[in-house]
Amino acid sequence: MRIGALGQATGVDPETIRYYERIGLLPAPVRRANGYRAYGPAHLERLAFIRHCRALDMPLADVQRLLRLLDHPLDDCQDVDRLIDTHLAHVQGKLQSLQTLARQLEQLRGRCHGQHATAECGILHELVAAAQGESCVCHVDGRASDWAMPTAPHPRIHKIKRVLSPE
Amino acid sequence: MRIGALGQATGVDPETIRYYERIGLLPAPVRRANGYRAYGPAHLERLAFIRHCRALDMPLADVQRLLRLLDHPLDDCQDVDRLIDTHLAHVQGKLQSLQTLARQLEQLRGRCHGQHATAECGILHELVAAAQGESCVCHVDGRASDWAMPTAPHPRIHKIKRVLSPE
DNA sequence: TCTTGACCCCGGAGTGGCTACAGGGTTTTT
DNA sequence: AAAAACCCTGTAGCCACTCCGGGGTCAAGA
Ligand SMILES: [Zn+2]
Ligand SMILES: [Zn+2]
Ligand SMILES: [Zn+2]
Ligand SMILES: [Zn+2]
Repeated sequence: MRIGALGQATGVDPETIRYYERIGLLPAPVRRANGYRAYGPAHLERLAFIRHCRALDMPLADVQRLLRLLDHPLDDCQDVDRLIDTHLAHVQGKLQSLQTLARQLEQLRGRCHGQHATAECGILHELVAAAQGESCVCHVDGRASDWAMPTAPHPRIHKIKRVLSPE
Repeated sequence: MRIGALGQATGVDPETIRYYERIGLLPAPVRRANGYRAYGPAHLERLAFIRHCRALDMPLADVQRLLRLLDHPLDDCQDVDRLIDTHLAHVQGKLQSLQTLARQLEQLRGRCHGQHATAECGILHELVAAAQGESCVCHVDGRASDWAMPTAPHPRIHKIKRVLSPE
């Protein structure tokens, strides 16, 4: 099985497959004489697993941990449960804030119907007013609230070339 | 007003403020004799606007477009409306897929209670089975469906150094 | 006066999870 | 035989920041 066929079978772009190999998520397959990668059924299964986890929006580091746990069948599964719990909590948190967001945007959208000049547009007016007012969550000063900006940054880890450790 | 005070007033990190200036989102302020940036109330207002838009999860390119529209008060506001519509649709789409996701994860979580070896863990079993089966959305072949991976990539635009154009 | 600390400057590299491309080689189809 | 489709490596780009190194500036305290 060459990389294109594996990609077809799993719905994963070949470039992405090579990327997974580069970061150590998918084991490097044997090569044919011409240098082409040759995959077997084990790779297919593993890649399908990865894709399914990604479809559940798990970060690749979590997927890596699950794969490792799969490879050690005698370990306790507590780590699996915790990982899923954490991820689920994360998803639910995002869901909450997205719901708030959608409500705010719908309300904002209602501020303008039809055509005016931008100087009279209710949407722009509301945006400017809200940005100035105190009522908006984005203005509570300090870190006391549990509200976070939708696009939260990632904590930084340093000097990793191979993104995921090899074993 | 120096950069630190502006950051305090708006809740934006000074590094982020410099970043906004670098990409042309916030106009460069005058400098004092020592090279420090000196901001006025106009900057404060603009930055608060930016932050409020970001709190609504708008991409910076959209914020830039809104700022431009604010600066041209005689233009028609149709662009504003379309921009908000598009963004709202985007948010609602993400909300939908997150809801599906949360349901799937909750169901998955229910597969394991208490401790077993990973070889017997219902969660891992389900993940492997789902990845192999045909029932899962992540396996529909081709692009015919309206389902998309949660972390969808952005289309690519080329050779932009200054991320947002200057005017 | 000296030192400590809080600010400020700049440029460059790193984050995740890919995607795109350049510039070559190989295989398959027409 | 030529064209199309596939494969290889390596690098750079996307977003919206964040962090760091290596320096400069300016106040208050010992
Ligand atoms: Zn699946
Ligand atoms: Zn309007
Ligand atoms: Zn706000
Ligand atoms: Zn379990």
